[in-house]
Amino acid sequence: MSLFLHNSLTRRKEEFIPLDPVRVTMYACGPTVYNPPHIGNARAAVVYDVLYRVLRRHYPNVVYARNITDVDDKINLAARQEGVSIAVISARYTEIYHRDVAALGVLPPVIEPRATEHIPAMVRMIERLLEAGHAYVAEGHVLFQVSSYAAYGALAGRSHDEMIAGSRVEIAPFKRDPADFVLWKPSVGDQPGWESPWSYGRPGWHLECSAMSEQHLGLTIDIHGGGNDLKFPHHENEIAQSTCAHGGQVFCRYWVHNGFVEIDSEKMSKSLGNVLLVQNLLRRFPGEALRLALIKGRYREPMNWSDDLVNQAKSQLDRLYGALQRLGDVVVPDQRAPDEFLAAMDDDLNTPQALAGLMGLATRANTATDNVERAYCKGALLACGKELGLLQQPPGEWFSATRAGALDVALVESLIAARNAARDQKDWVTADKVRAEIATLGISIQDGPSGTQWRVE
RNA sequence: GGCUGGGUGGCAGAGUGGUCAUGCAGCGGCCUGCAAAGCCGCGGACGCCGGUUCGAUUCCGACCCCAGCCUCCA
Repeated sequence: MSLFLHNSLTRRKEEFIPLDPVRVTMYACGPTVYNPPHIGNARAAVVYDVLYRVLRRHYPNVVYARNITDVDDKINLAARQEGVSIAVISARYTEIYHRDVAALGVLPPVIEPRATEHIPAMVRMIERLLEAGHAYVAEGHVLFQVSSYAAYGALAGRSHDEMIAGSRVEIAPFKRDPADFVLWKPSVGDQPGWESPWSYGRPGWHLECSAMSEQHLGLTIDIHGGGNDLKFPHHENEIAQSTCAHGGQVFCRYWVHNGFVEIDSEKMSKSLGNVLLVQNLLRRFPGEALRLALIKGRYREPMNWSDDLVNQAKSQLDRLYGALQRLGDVVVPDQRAPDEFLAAMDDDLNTPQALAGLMGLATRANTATDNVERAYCKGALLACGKELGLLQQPPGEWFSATRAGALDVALVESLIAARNAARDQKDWVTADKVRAEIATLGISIQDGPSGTQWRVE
């Protein structure tokens, strides 16, 4: 079974054939660490996490790099406002990012390069671009000369003139062409900076990713991912820089872009005041429900975020974990997910279709009577869940997890015991009274052949 | 204005030239002391207008609408 991915560069779905099947390389644009991640940042992290999991199924060695941008003017601003160094700001928000994204079941990448640790590599790359005539120095800046790279605009699908026509870029006087972009810029005052042949300064944003991916993944990488908004100018500029610094060698073979999370059909942004931080959502919903909500649709489409969406995801997980709970008594060895499920995942990460298969397995499990069938269903559910980054906790933990945190499990269980004692006496009045009391704790219960199960509502 | 990508039932969201997506919600039944969960079943959809076709939600064209990018941005 082959993997197919939609390549933004060709705007077509293509079979994925890695350059080197024993070392598959993927780079995804990570966070700029100046504030806590919002659900849109989380979507990107989850999407490339799912892709990483799929790749690992196909290939033994997947080198997945997700960077931390820790030198940036927004970080500088935050540092100045608090009167601390940029290292303090970036360390704080890197930690929060790791924590939030882990709560959504995102695996750590193989490599997590930080921009500040790659300044020499960036300087060397700029030197190569200057030598090759693709860049020029002006007033302490180094700029990439867009006119020196004929294929510029291929990813964005626009010509040089079209870019200038619609441009709202402030045209700096030292630019030879309005489309030229900064590789290095001088730092003044308390701005962080590094010595370079051109000025005491700092790298341009686009350059960071080019240099880090080159250093860790090589000249040509298989897959580069990022949010749809990064297509232009960020990724377009990366292509220009890397290709020109590599003497024309292809920079990236498959470009993957995820759609945006929207609120009320509008982009999330600070100016609209509708930014949903992951840490705030985690206070109200389980991380796993957030993850499922993020992969209920296809990764390329924009998604409209709402409480209802997450609640639907949570109900769906209740159903899946309910099925697993009923299979608690069967033991299964590790097994493969069903072919149908894998085929959907391999079809450009068709998670909705894969999820349909997963739900079908739950129904099959709930109707299964013999233990061979039940064991198959359990193994298949867990295998599918693993590929999606779901269903990896014991069902009991899922059902007893509380958003607020504190839950007196002993109290719940003593009440259930009291109710069952009353039921044994056929004292329905007392039994119902106890059940009402349990309900006030936010707990619902289900009587079954194997006893009484309970869950947090 | 230019460039991407979309418009599917109450909601979310796949897919297909003619037969079931799937989940959530709703309705009916089974089960249950009663519930809940589970099971069985039901209803309802393909933006608008043309065209191709025996037949189009699916292919083609026009139109309308939505989102993103063109500026920092996942």
